Amino acid sequence: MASMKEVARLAGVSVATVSQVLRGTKRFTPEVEARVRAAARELGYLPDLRASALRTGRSDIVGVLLPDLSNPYFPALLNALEVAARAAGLLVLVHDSGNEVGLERHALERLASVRVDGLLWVPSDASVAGAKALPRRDLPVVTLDRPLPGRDAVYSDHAQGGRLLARHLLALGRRRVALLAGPAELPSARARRRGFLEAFEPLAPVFEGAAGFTHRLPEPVRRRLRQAVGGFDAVVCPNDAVAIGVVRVLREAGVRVPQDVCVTGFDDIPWAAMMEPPLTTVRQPLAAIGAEAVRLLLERIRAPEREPRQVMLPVELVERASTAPATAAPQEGSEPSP
Amino acid sequence: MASMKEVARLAGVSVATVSQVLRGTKRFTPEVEARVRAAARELGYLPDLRASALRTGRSDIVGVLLPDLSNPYFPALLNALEVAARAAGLLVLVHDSGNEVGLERHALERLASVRVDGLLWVPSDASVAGAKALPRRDLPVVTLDRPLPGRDAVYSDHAQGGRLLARHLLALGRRRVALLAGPAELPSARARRRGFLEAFEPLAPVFEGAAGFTHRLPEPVRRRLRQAVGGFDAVVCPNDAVAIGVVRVLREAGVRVPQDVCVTGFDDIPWAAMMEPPLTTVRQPLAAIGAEAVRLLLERIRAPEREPRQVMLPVELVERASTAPATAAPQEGSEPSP
DNA sequence: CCGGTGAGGTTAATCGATTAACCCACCTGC
DNA sequence: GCAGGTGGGTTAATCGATTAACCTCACCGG
Repeated sequence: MASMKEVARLAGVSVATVSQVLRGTKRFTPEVEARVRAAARELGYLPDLRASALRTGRSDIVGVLLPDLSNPYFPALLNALEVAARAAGLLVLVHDSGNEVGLERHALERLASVRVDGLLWVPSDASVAGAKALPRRDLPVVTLDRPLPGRDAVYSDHAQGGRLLARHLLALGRRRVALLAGPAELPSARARRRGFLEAFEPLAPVFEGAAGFTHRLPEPVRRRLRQAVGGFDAVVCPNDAVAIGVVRVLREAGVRVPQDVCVTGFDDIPWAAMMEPPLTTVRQPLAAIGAEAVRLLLERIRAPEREPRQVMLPVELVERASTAPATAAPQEGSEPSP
Repeated sequence: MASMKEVARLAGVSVATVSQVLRGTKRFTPEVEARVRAAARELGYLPDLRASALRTGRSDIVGVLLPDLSNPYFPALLNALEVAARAAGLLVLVHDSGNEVGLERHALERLASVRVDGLLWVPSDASVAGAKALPRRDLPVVTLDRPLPGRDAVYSDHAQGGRLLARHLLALGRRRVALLAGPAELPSARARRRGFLEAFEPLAPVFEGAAGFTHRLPEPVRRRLRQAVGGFDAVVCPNDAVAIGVVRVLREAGVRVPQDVCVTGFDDIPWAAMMEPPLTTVRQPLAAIGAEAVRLLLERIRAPEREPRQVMLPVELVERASTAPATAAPQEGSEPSP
């Protein structure tokens, strides 16, 4: 692959001249500029970004470190981040930590070693919980979704999302709610629950359960849902994936959604709109999150010492067919679906 | 961020020694080795991979260029690729081309400019069709899904998938099939169709339509499906996303799936198992695709001049509830779902 | 006592670009 | 006629690591 030296030789000038012409940092006679460009074109010259990064200290590459690409929320987030990064002229180095602190620490080192300009990071559950896999202090970092003390962070207003759901269900006349919570160590999951409880007052859930964040519900929760059939008229899930699992369990138990029981999710991943029935959920503003995260990261790169910021973005209730007004009397799950 | 020079100074040796100790390429007295390691640890030294890449010519970074991250198949593929790459000690630079030749060409240049060791590439529709956005000849490339002349390629046996579906439907007694095809310029889509037609002989579809590759069906196809209700007892879709759209249209038209009409997909994206009804589809062996692609890429990097290879991987029929045996008489779409 | 060998380090070139500093010729103004 | 610009290039240091080549002893055998 042709280097600047070869371009310089072909054009009959020094490498300095080539560099300066190509970057437009100095003016030359039209004749020389033309010769340089022609030579570059002829050799198919492409600057070696490793070399310029080495010299200038900027690579225009950012790392994105995610806990689990197989969880549908993260690809959606990744997409948003990639779009925002691309718009800012940045390349994206993705890494999946498998939600494991060990691997995560390793990934952080590796990314620091490539000298990415900065890092967009969704910390693993354990990291959030305190088992710190902290990146070097000198690596600009913006955390997503899960704020970390002393770092810039971008996240949605989870509590508000919880409140919106509570109000929505109340407005529909649903008062016997089963509330499933996500991983207890995640502030986002806790905020969703908190917001819900707050706006649901003075009522309280008929029961609560810990469901994690995937569609594979823990056995206790499945059992609980089946046993309590008829005892609740709505299930509030910590995210969309869980909602999918819940709808499935309810269906199997012969419960109609939304007539007998409403189900709500959180995130508005693409599935939500597409499932049967389409899911009422709270939309996280992914595009805005991506844009904001990149903006914050660039600012932090420019001013490493500035006070860290937390940016909270508004969420939005998306009403779909998985929720509907309560009918006259709460019915038993009587008519099994096909 | 500490450099080797500082480590050398702290340890009281030359940078050469530091390099050699840390890489273990030469032996020193235990005493010196200890001093070097201690110094490195104390300074939190991390080698600058840009610099070593510059010197050694290998960065252990591969590019992954995809047409559209918002299409659910690609995140799934990306995940597989990332896992395989990680297992081989490679970092992944993702880039979304938006399925646009212009952006794609730009991306290829950018990736070549960072001097990635190689590229895993799913060419855009247009690139496949001939509007070439070819990467430089000197950049090792493995194409995925969509073979390109003179390049290494990894893809699934799409034709076989088509055949499996045809046989499956025939075995179920479904003979009046509507066949939807994907983008005509994609060999994969064509192979699926071809395989189906071949194994469906001597029968033929009652009608065909061009549906693209997303769940948003073109209006003509929607209309056609609605008008022809009762005239077909199965719809074969070019991929899972389209199948989702089809199920929805059929439902709205009051058709029961699978009783009245079977629907099949292709890919086995995560949704397939989760939708209502769970989708019968053909599974692409993503993990194997990822592993094979990375293997091929590493080989090509090692031996740039070797004859290009095409690796075709076997697919697998996944039977789920969206297909079922034909009942006695083909019924009209009579019982609208809720 | 001398040449040879090997262990243990160092010197210096190199990868490819960037950029401050410098050099030279020519022009301008007084 | 000369100080002082200025336009148009070049020289050379530098970023951080790698590695071939070399240097210096100590030790060994004859």
